[in-house]
Amino acid sequence: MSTKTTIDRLCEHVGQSVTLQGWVHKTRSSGKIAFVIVRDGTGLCQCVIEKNEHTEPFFETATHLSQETALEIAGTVRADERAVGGHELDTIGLAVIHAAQDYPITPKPHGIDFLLKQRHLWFRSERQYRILRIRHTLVNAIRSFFNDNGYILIDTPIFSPSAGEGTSTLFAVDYFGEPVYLAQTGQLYVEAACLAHRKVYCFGPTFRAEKSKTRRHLTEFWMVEPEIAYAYLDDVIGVAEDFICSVVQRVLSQHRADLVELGRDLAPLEAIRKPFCRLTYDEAVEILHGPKARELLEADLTQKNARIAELIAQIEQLTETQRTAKKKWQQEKAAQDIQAAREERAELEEQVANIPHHIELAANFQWGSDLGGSDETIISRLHDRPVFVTHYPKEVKAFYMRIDRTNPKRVENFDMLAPEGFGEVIGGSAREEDYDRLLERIREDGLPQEPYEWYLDLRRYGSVPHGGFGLGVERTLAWLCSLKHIRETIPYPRMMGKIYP
RNA sequence: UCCCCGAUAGCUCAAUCGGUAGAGCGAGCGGCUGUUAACCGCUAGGUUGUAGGUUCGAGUCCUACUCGGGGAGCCA
Repeated sequence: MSTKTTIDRLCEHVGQSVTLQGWVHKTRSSGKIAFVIVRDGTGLCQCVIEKNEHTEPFFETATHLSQETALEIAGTVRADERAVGGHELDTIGLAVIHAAQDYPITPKPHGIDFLLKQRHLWFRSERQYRILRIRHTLVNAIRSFFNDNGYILIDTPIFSPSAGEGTSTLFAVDYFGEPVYLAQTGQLYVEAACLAHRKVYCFGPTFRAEKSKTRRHLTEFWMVEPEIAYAYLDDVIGVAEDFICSVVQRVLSQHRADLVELGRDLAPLEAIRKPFCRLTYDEAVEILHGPKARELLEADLTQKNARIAELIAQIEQLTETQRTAKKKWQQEKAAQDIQAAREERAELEEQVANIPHHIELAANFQWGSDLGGSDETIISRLHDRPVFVTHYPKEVKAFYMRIDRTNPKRVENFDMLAPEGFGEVIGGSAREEDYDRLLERIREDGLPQEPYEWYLDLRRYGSVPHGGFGLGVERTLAWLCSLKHIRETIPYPRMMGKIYP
């Protein structure tokens, strides 16, 4: 029996015979030679089986291995540039552990609805494998940043007796006959803890019952929320800045190849460094009303329309090619190209249809309302680094945010917009530390005082300026990997109307 | 909750003016000495989302519903 090893360690065994335990990822055969690409959870390895080196039945078995069949395969390790990963196995023998039949996810494209129903199998696909490994690194980087900088982990409850910021967006649960809610933030709890430990953070799932069906929303997602005592708005923003730089560096240093394989342009990530851009809400509104926002979207419109025209011409030409091509494979190639062009065109047309609406939303933006998704996209695309937007009108923000003492219509909050149009990934603020002001805000929002007595206690006993923020893990990962949709960033996405598997 | 788009083979998609539902992938069989979504030939595979309507005739037109995608609002 040869040494058992894993694909990531093949370089240590060149010239030796080893055994891999894995699954059949793909196969190809050509009469006298067969290639079995084996996946073992650490990488991919091409196993070569030459007919004249084996018995007829063995070769027969090897050429009929079906996708995702579990197997042990033994062979001699050889370095070869033609193989994925740089090493291949000159196969000596193999044992089928479980023969898989009719694996649903084929090497051809699939629709998102189908893939989400196959999420439990989709993990095995190369792209999903990479994304979830980057997620692992991101989560680790987040934990390391706080652990290495003196923050204490405080786990906050998932059952909440009261609504954090209003009841409309929460999931109600029956708790021994009492209605309680799934937590939409751990913030209030972590505020209490920062007065004990100075610097704390919580990291867990949060739940929002918003009926949003967009590429940026999940009903269950992971959020990390640091909270710091004796901190003002600028201190908290500074932490957010260091934090983002730290996790971006970590992901970049450990996953260059993965990011490139995912089609991520590394340059914008490499450009992430302090200081980030800072805008007040008023300045952001000015940008939206100004010529730059309009010019950006109009340029977008022209560019996209030009591309659509290009695609239409291309489709026509391809249709002609398809009709006149003599070889069958040429016709099929043309058919595939047509399909790809049609898809791109459909997506662009949808975007183009939305642009006038986005122009209008920006131009008619009312001072006092919250920035919309398209507005955030505009602001973030007009800057090449993350942007902090600060000092929103208090009416659109939560009761616990600190009133700006120099301008009481504003609160000392900030949102961080990721670059390249990815939009909000962080929301944070200084917290109102003054008892009377806080109570007034609770009353203004029409909230009952009784459930917040414990929270008010924090302002009765040794209240200090403090603040923190929340970062959405999935949105951050979508930005880092440059993914169109957030649903690929979490193992089991929970969305409106989707809860399988 | 509102607006736009869609639903055809296990999967991804075609089907011109309303006129006999077709490809590729996957599956099965055969061929090919190094393939990278390999390639080539053959075989099997269909209640066109559901319920009505218009018509000599509906995948195609109309109405309602169901499910999905994108966007708005809301948000991380």
